Amino acid sequence: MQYLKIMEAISEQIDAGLLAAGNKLPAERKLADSFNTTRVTLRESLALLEAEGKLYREDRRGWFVSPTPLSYDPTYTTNFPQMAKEQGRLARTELIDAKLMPASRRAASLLKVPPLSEVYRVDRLRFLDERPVVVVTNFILPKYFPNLLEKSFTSSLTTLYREEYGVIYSKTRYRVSTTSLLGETAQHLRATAGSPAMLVERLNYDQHDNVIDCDLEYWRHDAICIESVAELSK
Amino acid sequence: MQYLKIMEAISEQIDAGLLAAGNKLPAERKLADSFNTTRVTLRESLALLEAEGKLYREDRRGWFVSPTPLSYDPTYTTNFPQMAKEQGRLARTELIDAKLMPASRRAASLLKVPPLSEVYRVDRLRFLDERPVVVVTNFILPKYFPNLLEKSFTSSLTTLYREEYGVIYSKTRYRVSTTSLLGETAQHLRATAGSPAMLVERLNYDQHDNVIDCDLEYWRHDAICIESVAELSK
DNA sequence: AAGTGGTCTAGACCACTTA
DNA sequence: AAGTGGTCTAGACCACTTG
Repeated sequence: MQYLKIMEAISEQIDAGLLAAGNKLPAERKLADSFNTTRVTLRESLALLEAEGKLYREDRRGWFVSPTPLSYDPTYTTNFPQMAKEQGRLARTELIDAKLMPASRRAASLLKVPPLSEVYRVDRLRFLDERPVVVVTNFILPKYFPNLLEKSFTSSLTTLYREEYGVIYSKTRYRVSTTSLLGETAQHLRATAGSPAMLVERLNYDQHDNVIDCDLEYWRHDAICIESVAELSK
Repeated sequence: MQYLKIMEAISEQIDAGLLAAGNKLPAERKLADSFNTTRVTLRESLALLEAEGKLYREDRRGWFVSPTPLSYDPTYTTNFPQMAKEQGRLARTELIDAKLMPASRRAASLLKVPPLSEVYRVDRLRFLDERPVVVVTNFILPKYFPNLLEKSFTSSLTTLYREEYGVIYSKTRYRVSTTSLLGETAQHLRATAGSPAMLVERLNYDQHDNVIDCDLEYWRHDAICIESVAELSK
């Protein structure tokens, strides 16, 4: 089990600080040579470290050492940049697309509206210290947010909801699972198709307990850990 | 990108119900033949489906179609068998080991006790419909649970805490991240070293807000999704 | 232009599971 | 005993990134 030994060797170098967060690893061919093995086997080790969240890959660019993950509390409403700031990180959001369109099957079922109902769909890409880490897609019920597309998306959606429509997030139902990145989502995150990822789905309620929107968040899985405190019911 | 096409082909067969949950896939060599490719490429497709949680692997036994994941709410105290039952699944727990020992570094830091303090360590393996899905390790502060090892571990720990010591779980701090299975943990789960996994770490408090124990749960990542509702603070 | 990562081939041997 | 999965080798070509 050569690939386990190689994995441990690289792992130790990371833990020892010889390979710092954000650093690029040497070329695969060079690494393979220095471990006296082939690229195939080396890549097995690297994939393992990717699964563990110690390394990440940028498509065609190489392998990098993962920074400390962002601690993400789904029960917090604080917007993304603020959450990052509290943890000493720099965050930035880019608008990919915002439009009115028929709800996808998944979105319709979450929002409990008939399939193909019109909803707003807002796609955004979020960066942590200039690394793209999550693609967020919101499906928003137009009923509560007339003329949403005319608004500016420079501030957070939470802020927009509150200041323009008096809607306040008050409850969220979330779901976390693991998946893999495909197609455009992968491209936005500079990931190779099939990279492991974390999917956070949220269904959000306003202060009157109405469902107002839902969102799908595809995270580079090494970039976050979900962390929260819960009072136990019963 | 042959491996993506193969992945989609298999994926469709699963969605169409041609490959039912729990079914074993044909041998890798046969699959490779039928897709006119090599085992290496085929295995790339299979690994992708594993990352997505549609397939899982049992070490040296082959590839299987994943059943529906268990919905796991960390804010619930209900014990594991009951949680499973509510979702129409059959659960079972096996005791691997229970002993008094010096706290590991990770456990000591979570429990906020000096390194190498004596704590109880209880390792258990949990099955869902006779498939091993999670290895749970509890680190328990002896202070609140004198003579714990003399008790029977046939019922749940929650029940034991309540009935024998009057200790009631009232708050939990949890953390979810992705990782990979190694060593004994992998073996218990019948997994190949390096299989993707989900790690749930919990720090538990009693009714007086004392930390009483912590636990590390290594899940077959296709076997659960974390699902919860949260009232938003502020 | 050179080098790199992404993808793929066509084998091989071994230890283990299964019939 | 046969077949299977786990692991590994030694190449190859292409498209893309980088200097």
